[in-house]
This record gives sequence, C-alpha cells and structure tokens, in this order.
Amino acid sequence: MHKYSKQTRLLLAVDCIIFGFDGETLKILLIQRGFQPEKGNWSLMGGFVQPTESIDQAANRILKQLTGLEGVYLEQLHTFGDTNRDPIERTASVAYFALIDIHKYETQLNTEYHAEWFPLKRIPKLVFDHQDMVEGAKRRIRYKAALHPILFELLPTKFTIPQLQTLYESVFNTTIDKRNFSKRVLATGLLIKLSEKDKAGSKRGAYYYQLNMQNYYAKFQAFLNFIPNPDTLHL
Amino acid sequence: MHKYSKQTRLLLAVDCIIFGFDGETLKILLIQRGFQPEKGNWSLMGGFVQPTESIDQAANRILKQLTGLEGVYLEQLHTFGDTNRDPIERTASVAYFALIDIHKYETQLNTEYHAEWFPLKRIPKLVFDHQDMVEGAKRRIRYKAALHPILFELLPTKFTIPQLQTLYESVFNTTIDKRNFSKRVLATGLLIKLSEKDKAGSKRGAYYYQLNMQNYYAKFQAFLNFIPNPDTLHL
DNA sequence: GCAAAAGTGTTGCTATTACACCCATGC
DNA sequence: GCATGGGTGTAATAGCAACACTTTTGC
Repeated sequence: MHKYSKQTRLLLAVDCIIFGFDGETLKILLIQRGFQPEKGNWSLMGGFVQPTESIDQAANRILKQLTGLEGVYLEQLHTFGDTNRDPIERTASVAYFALIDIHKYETQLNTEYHAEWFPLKRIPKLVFDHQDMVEGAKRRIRYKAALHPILFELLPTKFTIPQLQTLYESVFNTTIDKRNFSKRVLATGLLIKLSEKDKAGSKRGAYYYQLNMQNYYAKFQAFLNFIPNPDTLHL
Repeated sequence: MHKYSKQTRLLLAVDCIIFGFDGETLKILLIQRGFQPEKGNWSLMGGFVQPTESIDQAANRILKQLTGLEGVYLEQLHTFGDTNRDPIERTASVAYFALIDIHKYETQLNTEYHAEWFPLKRIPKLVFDHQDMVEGAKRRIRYKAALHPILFELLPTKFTIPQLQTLYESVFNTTIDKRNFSKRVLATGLLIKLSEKDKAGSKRGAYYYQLNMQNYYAKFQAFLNFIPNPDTLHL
C-alpha cells in the first residue's frame, strides 16, 4: 500500500508573528518579501514546511533564520487556508507567534531580509492575508496574557517592576495603579528581588527582579474564574 | 509566473472532534475508519481538504457528512504536522472541534460510518495522533467554557437550569452549589425564563429557559479577570 | 404521606479598588 | 534644592463562597 491516490497535495507554509518590547511599546518584526509575487512589500517572516521537518520545527527554523534565536516562546496561532490566499498557487499557512527579548535580536541578520520593527499601532499594509494573522496574534497575546504570565518572555532576565507595568499597559492599552500593580505581581510569588538597581530610568533607580523559574513553570497554567473550585481545572 | 517550483506539496486533512451532551455526561462522536491503514479502528471523523474549498469549508463539509448538521459551533483547534503521523504518506491535519445538540444528530447517518458516542472518560484507543487531538479539544473546551458561554451550544433551544448545571459539572468534573450557580447564571442576563416546565427530570418540574440571543452575542467575548479595567480588552 | 428534585436569601469573608505621601538621587 | 520617577499602606466596597429550608407533585 503506497499512497492516497486521487487526492490533491498542496503547499504548506509557516508564518511567524514576532513580538518584541523595547520598553515603550509592543512591536512586531516584519520583512520585505524577497521574491515574487509581492516582492518588496512588507510581510511576515515565513517559509515552506520541508518534507523532513514537522510544522513546529519549520516554525523554529524560520524564527531562527530571521532572529538568530532558539528556544524562545513560540506558539501555534491558527491555520489559514482560503483557496486563493496566495495568487500563485494554493498554499495553506500555519501562523505562529513568538515572544522574544528584543535585545537578544541580532540586528546583523536584518540586512538579508530588510527587517524592521513596527509598533502595533503603525503596521504597514501587508502581503496576502498577513494582516489577518497579525490581528489574530494581537488578540491571542492579550487573551493569553490576561490569564497567564507570558509577557515575561518579552523582558530580559533582569527587569524592574515599572518596566513590567509599562509592558502590561502597552499590551492592554490601559493604565494601572502602580501600588496595586506591584502588590498583585509580588503576590504571585513569581518574582525574586535582586539587590542591584536599574539606574537608567530614574535617578533613584528601580530594583531589578528576576523570575522564580520554579514558581513560573508551576503557576503558568494557573488563574481563572467563574468555576467555583478551580483546583479541579488543571488546564 | 506560475508555481513555486522545487517545493514539496503534501496532503492536508481535517479531523473533527464532535462534542455532545446527553444530559448526563459529555461525549464525543467517533467512527470506525473505513479504509486502510487502520481500517476498522476507532477514529475521528475526517477527510482531505479539496482544491476548491477552504479549510473551514472542508471542516463544515465533514461535519455535515457525519451529523447532517450545518451552522453549528465549529472552531479550529490546532494543526498537527509531525512528519510521520500518517504512515502512508505525509499528511498534515487541521483539527476542529464542534459542539452540537446531540438530539439533532441524525442517527441514520450512523450506519455508513459505524459512528458511536463515547463518554470522555471511556475513549477507546484511536488511530494515528487522534488521541492527542481529543486531549487538546478537552483542554480547549474547558478553557473556553470557563471564560465564554459556549456550553449552551450543546443544549437544545429550551433547557432547564439543573440541566445546565449538570453540563457544567460534567465538563469541569466538579460539583457546584445550585443556589450559587443559578444566581450566577441568571445574573448574566443571558437567559429568558419560559412559563413552560420540563416534567421529565422531576415531579415538580423545572422551568425551561432559552437564550437571550441579543445578550448572548453581545456578551460572548465578556468575562475575564486580572486586568483592572477589562472594558479595554475587546477580545 | 413521603420521596425526589426545584427553587430561593443571608451572612461572612476574601479580593479588589481607590487613593496620597515620602524617598533617593542626579542635575 | 528641586524635579523625576520609585516605593509603600489603608480603608471602603463588591464579589464570592458557604450554608438549610420550603415547595411541588407523582406515586
């Protein structure tokens, strides 16, 4: 027995929405598409799934190609499969989103792809259905961040509470009372206070914190409401 | 300009996890696979994406083939793409989950596929990676139901509060105080009390309710916690 | 008349919000 | 010495959980 005869095969691609936080606003990394069609237009970083790799592996490969990074937060978002989304040939695309520490991003890789960071509020027109992918990723990151501590993935190992607060305010486009915010954050037990201070943002300096990885992994799936005894949830 | 030459095409399939609620427990609908490989073994309902249809359309088509139903709740879950998940030929599969009113399911379609409902706790061994798909769907339905009122999709148009509570208890595998539950549910404004009673479950009878569709659509994206002013969320 | 399920209110507690002042330092 | 951002506590409120008895009716 060999093949499923009479079935049509199609191209399968991966596209990555790469988030970064520069201390001010949330941004995504876009490239200028290097081949036809739509050559030169702004696009997500993507590529075709190869015969020897899983889709997850393809996503990791593509992320590394552009950023030089491995082992960062990468999650499958949604698969886009309208028949005519690529005018050349039918191609389904599995979108992934990544959260990276923007400082670890190696700018030199830029040149090959003409990559640039764009604030979420100033995304240019994108090729194909990439605009929909970005919209989906924005929704998903908010959704997930409202329930799970994923935003730490956007920060360096050492960060301050004001930095963290700015990040949350940026993602949710809101303002938060700093007393309540720090109480809440510290109450999670996710943070370890360091003795060192960050003097960049202010004269007095703000204490650095780092993640308590033990608690981070343990509590990653926590939170939630609505159901009385959430101990039974185990998402 | 014609094709992306030198790229490998592959098969794209859709598999559906179909949930139903019989008043007692949450169940999924499985079929006996009708062709090789793994012919005769328990499987999710699935099929290949055709050249003329989008992936969503393929999922709806496959769901209708097995259940006779259209226009029901159907959501993309995840795409599975390990290189060797199908031993015959590389096939990626987009998993969808559906929530249907089990009473609308047309049993006569059964015969062709030898379909059967299985309680979530008694799922037989499944072909390929379908076990993983079911696990993912279980997690997703809980996750989503904890935040959004999707479980109504599993009930008939008219239902009672005790029925609804049993459903929640079944999905979350927990018990809920009925006074608190009815308070909470009624406070959402999602329900309209009917004058008619369901006398099946008890001698006294329980009032039927139906969804206030206006509020249902409006509040579908509501709920949530953790972020102070959730009005800015707009998931 | 009794068994079985439906329906309903109150109270205590916990979590969340709102809010204002002092501190440390570089210039 | 003053401007800038960092750090901290308390009181009022709202939301949530715990809890028990009465009602209806088929048998």
